[in-house]
Amino acid sequence: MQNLLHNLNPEQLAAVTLPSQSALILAGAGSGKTRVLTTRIAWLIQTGQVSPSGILAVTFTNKASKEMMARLSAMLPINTRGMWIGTFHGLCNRLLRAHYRDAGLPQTFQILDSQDQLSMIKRMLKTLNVDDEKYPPKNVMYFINGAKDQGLRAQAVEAYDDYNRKLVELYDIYDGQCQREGVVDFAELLLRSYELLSRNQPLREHYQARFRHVLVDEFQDTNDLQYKWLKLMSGQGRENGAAVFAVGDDDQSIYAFRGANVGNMGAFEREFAVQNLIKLEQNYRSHGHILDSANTLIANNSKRLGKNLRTDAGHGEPVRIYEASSDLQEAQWIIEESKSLIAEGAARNEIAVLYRSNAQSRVIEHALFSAGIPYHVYGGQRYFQRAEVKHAIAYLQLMDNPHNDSAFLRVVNFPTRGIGARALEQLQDAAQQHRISLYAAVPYVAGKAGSTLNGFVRLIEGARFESQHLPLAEMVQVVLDASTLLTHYQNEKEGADRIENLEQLVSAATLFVSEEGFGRDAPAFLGPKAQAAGSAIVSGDGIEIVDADAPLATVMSPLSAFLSHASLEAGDNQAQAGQDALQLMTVHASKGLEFDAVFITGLEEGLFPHENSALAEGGVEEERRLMYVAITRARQRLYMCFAQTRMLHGQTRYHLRSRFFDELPEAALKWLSPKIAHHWSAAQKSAWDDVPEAGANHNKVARQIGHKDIGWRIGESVAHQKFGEGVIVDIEGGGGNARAHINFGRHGMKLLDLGVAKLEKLG
DNA sequence: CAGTGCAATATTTTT
DNA sequence: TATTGCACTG
Repeated sequence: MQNLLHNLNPEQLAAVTLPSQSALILAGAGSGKTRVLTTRIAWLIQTGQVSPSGILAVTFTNKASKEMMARLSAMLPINTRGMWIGTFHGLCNRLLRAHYRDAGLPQTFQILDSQDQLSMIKRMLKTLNVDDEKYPPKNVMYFINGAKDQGLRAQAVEAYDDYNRKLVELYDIYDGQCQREGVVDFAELLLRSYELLSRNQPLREHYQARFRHVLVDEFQDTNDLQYKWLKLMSGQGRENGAAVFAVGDDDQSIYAFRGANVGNMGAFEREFAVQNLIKLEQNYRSHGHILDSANTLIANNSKRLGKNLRTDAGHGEPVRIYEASSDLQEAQWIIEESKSLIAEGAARNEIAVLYRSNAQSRVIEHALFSAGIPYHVYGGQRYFQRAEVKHAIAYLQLMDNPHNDSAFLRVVNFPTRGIGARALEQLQDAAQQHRISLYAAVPYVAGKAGSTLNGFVRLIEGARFESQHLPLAEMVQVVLDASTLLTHYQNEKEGADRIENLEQLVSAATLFVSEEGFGRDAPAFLGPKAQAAGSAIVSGDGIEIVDADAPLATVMSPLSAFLSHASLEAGDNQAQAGQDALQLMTVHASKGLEFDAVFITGLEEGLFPHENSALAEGGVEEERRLMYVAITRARQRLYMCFAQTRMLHGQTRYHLRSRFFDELPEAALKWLSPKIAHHWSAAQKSAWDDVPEAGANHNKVARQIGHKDIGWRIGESVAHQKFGEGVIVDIEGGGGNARAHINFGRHGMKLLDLGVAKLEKLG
């Protein structure tokens, strides 16, 4: 135990050893948040305050829950079994599998990923003859997920106009269709288990009595439903409710766009009567100038719980800022700087290049490629999302639950087996008419179409029969063969990679079986019969309790478990550790990571902060938090850059430099290129002098795009009485009639007569 | 039923 | 600029 608490700073120690009451830990970037969380669990167990089965620890990502698990098993001699550690969705899946009956689901219910969900909505809109111009499938999906994320069923959604009433109706129909197919989307996992526990008193009381300590990571990212779920699980408001230990950072809340509600932190403080609010403000990551920049920037946000990071490290290097003439030149500069960092001995994978949106990576990638610098882009296609893997998974899904129409449609004619649009139309009509799944509707289709469809059914049944007693990996192999997927890709010229991916599915199954305890000595899957009692807890009359913490193998078949795994864990999208390559990613993707050197690129009005953020309530504040996250990724070196000209959607755009530059402390900065004139000070003039080549370059470019005869030039910064700062994007006409297209950022693009408009030169 | 071509479209994203 | 979905043709 001495060991456990060793090396914790006073705040961390206080947090770890808090009494069993609800607490809110405001954990700044780089303050040892994960360490506190895991040590808290270890300490609670080691001091005998709680048994492992009394712990519920929730995270958002699989990566975070795995890390927690790994750290815990390193800290504790006992095994981590019995503890509930996982993602919200993973835990809900487990709960619903164990209590599928009470939850009103088939035992083999399957999980739709967002792709499946969208295609299902498209299908639904088509069969209902809904105008998809007026109701774009994506919007319908956002509406449905938005409602579910607030814990609302269709009946509970208030609609004030016809448009929304229609959306509510579609939501209801969608839910009905999911129920018929035996599928649940991500939000449904949460909502269904929430409803299960709120309706079922014995179950609720069972879990409430069981979990004594509930710990939540990244609490600022919880949505309304997750918060309600936590309240229910912890028995909030009850006399002997669990102690909830919520760890989060309101300044790093960057997911409002997908329903996260930072307000949950304040609500938590009130509703859980938090008496212990602990701030972890000691930062172990970044040098002083970097931290000062982060602190000064975030102070511009109004709604904060309040927190200021400090460090014992010295000031370190200043934050270097570079103004490029174009996105190409920006990329070039990043390469030059990286080269000198590497020459100084920096590891390539300790250098990160961050951008606001994915589209920005292309130019940078191109430049890196030309320069021969290895790099890795985060966030590409993930394993289980690849088309060929999804196809194979669809066959497996049909074997486990043939009523999954999404899976059916994905592979009924892939590889092609002569089932075309006509046949499917007939089938869909039959299914619609009898209100059954496509699979079940096959016998209702007559003629040639009927017999080809029946051939497909026999294929699925055959594979199911052939593999029913085989271990999972062999089952996968049977599917690969029976589906003719392998032969299909063998005949395709670009098929080699796909075949490799398909073969990997067999090893993925093997690995899954051994890791998740479905191996040879796994407890027997209880099967439908043994679970006839549904949730056995309910009876409480001697029937053995089937709690959701029973080994996974007892509540679901290996196949069901593997399919859940494929949906819930889309697979790796991280760079391989140790790979010696520059790390390219969006700022969002960088959250939680840290690097010796970080480039924040494209710091321009309209890009970062993004133009769309101006519309959303609190949008700019979220962008500022995003910037805060970006800054706090850096340990020793931080670079920021922006470009005057940028190719965006095939058009050249002119942007002002980001307002965030005006929110940073001058003393921490070093401008490598001239700041726009009206902001110049003696300090920056000398900074300018440090880098004569950059300045020379700047002037050269200005001359190239110049329109010198009328005193104004394209790319020049100007100020207007009413519209504020802008950039001349184009000039038409000449002499006395010259008119200029000027981008005033927030005020949009204006066409002004240069002879009439009173413009002030800024550059 | 497959391949070709045109038009629309375009933050951030985990589960 | 790139992708992606849909309509049309062979």
